[in-house]
Order: sequence, then C-alpha cells, then structure tokens
Amino acid sequence: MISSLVLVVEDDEEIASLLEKYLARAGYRTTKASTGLAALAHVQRLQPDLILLDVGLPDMDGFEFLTKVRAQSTIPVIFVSAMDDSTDKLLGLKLGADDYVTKPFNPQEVVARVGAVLKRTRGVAGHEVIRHDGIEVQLDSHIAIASTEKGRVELPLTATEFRLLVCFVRSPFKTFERASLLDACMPESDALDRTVDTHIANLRRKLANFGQEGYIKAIRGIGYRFARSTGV
Amino acid sequence: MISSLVLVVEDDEEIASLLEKYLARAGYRTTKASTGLAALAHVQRLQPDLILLDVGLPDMDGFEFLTKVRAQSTIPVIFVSAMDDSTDKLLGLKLGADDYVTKPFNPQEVVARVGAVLKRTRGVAGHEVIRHDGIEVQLDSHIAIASTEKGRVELPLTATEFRLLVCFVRSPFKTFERASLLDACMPESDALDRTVDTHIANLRRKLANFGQEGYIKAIRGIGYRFARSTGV
DNA sequence: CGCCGGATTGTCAAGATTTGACAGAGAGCC
DNA sequence: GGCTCTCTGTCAAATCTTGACAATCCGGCG
Repeated sequence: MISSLVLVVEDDEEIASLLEKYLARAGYRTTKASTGLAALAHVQRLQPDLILLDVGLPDMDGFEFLTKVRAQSTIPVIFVSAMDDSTDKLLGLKLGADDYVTKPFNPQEVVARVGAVLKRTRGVAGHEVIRHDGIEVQLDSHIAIASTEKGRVELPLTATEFRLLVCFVRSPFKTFERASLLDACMPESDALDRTVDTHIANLRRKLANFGQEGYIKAIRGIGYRFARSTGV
Repeated sequence: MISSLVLVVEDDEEIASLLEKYLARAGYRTTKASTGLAALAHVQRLQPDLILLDVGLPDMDGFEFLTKVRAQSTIPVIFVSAMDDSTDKLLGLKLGADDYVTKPFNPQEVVARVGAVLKRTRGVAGHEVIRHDGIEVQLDSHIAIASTEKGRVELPLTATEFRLLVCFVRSPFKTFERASLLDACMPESDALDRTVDTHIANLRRKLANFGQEGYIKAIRGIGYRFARSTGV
C-alpha cells in the first residue's frame, strides 16, 4: 500500500522540518503548511491521511481550523500544543481530535502516535475510492471529484451520470456497449440505446466544465470507452 | 447475585496470577488471556463483566483491542499501563476505558477500582458517544444533544429519529439509500420507502429547531447524506 | 486522391416522468 | 388523549427520454 500522507501544520519552520524529517524517515510522505488558510487548501487538494496540527497558528485558532476540516471530512487530526493545558486537551479531543501532543515533544513519540492513530482509523471507514487521472469517485458517499488547477471540485452529477462514471472509472480503457451501460446505469427502464448517448453527452459536458475533457470516446458501432486520448 | 466475572488480559504470567489471586480473594470469578486475540475470543464466549487490560500486549495494541471490544459491547474496561503516560490515559479514557491504573500497582488498589467501576456501571448506562460537528449522540442512554450558542440541549427525538441520527453520525458524508435506512432504523416493519422521507423531514425540523440546520442533504435518486454543507 | 452517401454520433429542446418536501389523516399503543 | 408511525396526496423542481436535426465518420468509387 502506498504510504500515508501527513500534513504538518506548523508556523515554526524549524519544528516543521524536524517533524517532516522524522516522519519521512518512518516512511511517511509529508507536506506542510505554515498558516491555517494554506493548510485548508492543502486538505482540499491533497487529501492527506492525517494532520499534525499546531494549535497556535498565526492566522487561525487551531480549534477553528479543526472545526472547518471536520465540516468536510473525517481525516484524523493530532493536536500539538505549546502548553500542557489539559483544558485545551479536553476541548481538542471533544471536537474530534484523535490525539494530543504537547511541546516540547520527542519526535519519535510523535511518529509513534501518528502510526497508532492511522492504524486505529484505518479500515474504520468503508470509504471506497476509485481514481483515474484527475477524476476521483467516492462510492459510499456518492461523490465525484475532479482535480483542477484550482483544487478539487465536486462534480454535480445526477444519479445516472454518477453510475456511468463509476462504470468507466472502474474499467478505464474498456469499451462498453450501449446495452451494457443501459443495464448497469439505467435499471428499471426500457429506454432506447440512444438515450445512453444523451447521458454521455451530459456527463461529457459536466466533466468539461471542470477541465476534464477528452475522457469519453465513442467507439463507432460499439459504444463508449473511458480514458483520455493521449495527444497524437 | 452471582459474582462478577473479570477477564484479566496480561502477558506477564506472574502479574496475571497475582491479579487473579487478589480478585478471587475479593469474591470475583476470573479468567485470563495472554494475547489480544485470545482475549477477544473470551469476550465473545464468556461475556465477562469487566476487563482488566494490559496496554502492552504482544500481539495487539491495547487501544486496538479496546476499539474491537467496543465494536461489539460496552463491557467496562480498566487499562493497566506500564508507563504513567497521561496521554495514553486520555486516549484510553476517550476510547471508552472506564479507569486507568499504572504499573507498578498495588493489587488491592486494583481490586478496589474493579469494585468501583462495577458499581458505577452496573445497571447504569455505558457511555458510547459519537459526535459530529455540533451533534452528540449517546448510544447507551439514547440521548441526542445539540450544541448551540446557548449551551447543550437535548433533542426530543422519537426512537426512529434517534436511530436515523445514529446511522448518520456514525458515518457522516456517507450517502444512505432509503432501503438501508429502512432496514437499519425501522426494523420489523415493511414500510414504504417514502416513509423514510417523513422521518427525515421530522428529524430535520427538530434539528433546525435547535439551530442545527443544513445537516441532512437529499441525494436525488439515491437517498440521504449527513454533513453540513459548507461553501468551503 | 478527393468526393459521395449511408450510417453513426453529437446536440438540443420539449414533453413525460420521477423525485423530494411537506402537510394532513388514520391506526396502533400506551 | 397524546404520541408515534405509516400512508396518501399535492406541488414544484430535477431528471429522463425522445425525436429532430446537425455534424462526423468511413468505406467505396470515380
């Protein structure tokens, strides 16, 4: 399995580097942000597996940050606090932090906690996610996301379009006949083959709206295939 | 009343025997396991009344063990840790441990704690609590609480509404199909899919009454999803 | 090679259908 | 009676389907 990505949110460059070093040594991929705003952007774009959060950020209260993150995901968060303030600690845990570390800390201990939290949270969520190129499909939440230069955006798909996209992303490069797609994506319906074309067109348009063009190719006489046609 | 059964999970045979001896002398029945796996089997089979858990197991992290136990019961657990690590303690307590003892310990003190915990939890509700955003659900006591600016308020939910909320808070961001919700929240009933809508509407209204709006989103053609939609 | 014609696919908009929100009523149950 | 659950009906909005027409593809032929 690909190693977990840890987002280090810390304004003290020295501490951040130290943490990154130890985390990298332990086999984690890392990324960092020195402000809450930047961190939120990273969360959006990179979808880290865990966040190491310094409570004392320059631009944003750590708790505010946590609240914002929690509004859109359940990424585990470990608080790092300057003071050994047990009220902070309790508040943090209550808001949904998964662990708590106080400065000064032993980097190895932090790494150990990261490992423990990841182990604990892994497998909890069904969270089946399929990706291809710049497209991500979250099966259990029924959300499709496109990665654009501006970040990750949720695609506003209808149920049918979503099902189509799931088929495609599950088997990129496979050519689907219209009948198969009808079966798989428009159940309980005796629509015509051509109806598929319309849904495909709609899906194409929505993908294009978010910069994901050229994905769905028509295979004359057969049906459709998903996968970006590389150059030529 | 038949005496309580205490499961001692400890890999150090000497310590285990010591504990068993003292517990037996205090009138408890005991059983022991030296690995997490064996312990889980005992929990399944014997349904002990309390677990004395050494955090440092050979095969399984104590927290992992606790999580697994908590997945299927609310048996009170007392942590026994080698180090006096207060974060471990917090983590343990947050996960649902009922008390915490550090080595080296006084066996009599342990027995006393066992007695205290049993007394406290006997007949009384356990305390599995799930939270998301401003909503807290206490499974055992069947109470749902909303955090408003004015403080915490208990939501006056019906049984069905409560079960719905539990489903949602357990898996925020997941989209539930109506059929799943029917299954999970309206057992022993062959109600129509549309009935779910009614309960959802009622739940929404009650949440809104306490300032918790925008939580439940309809996913057209699929079902419902829980999670406040923030502009991000 | 370039053009033609049939077949296939893309696009669009209108109409049909489905869906979700909600209010209200009947039934069962303390 | 009061409460809860279930079902029905209505309305508006979202979605699906269809058919017409334009655009494109592809093989054959001059």
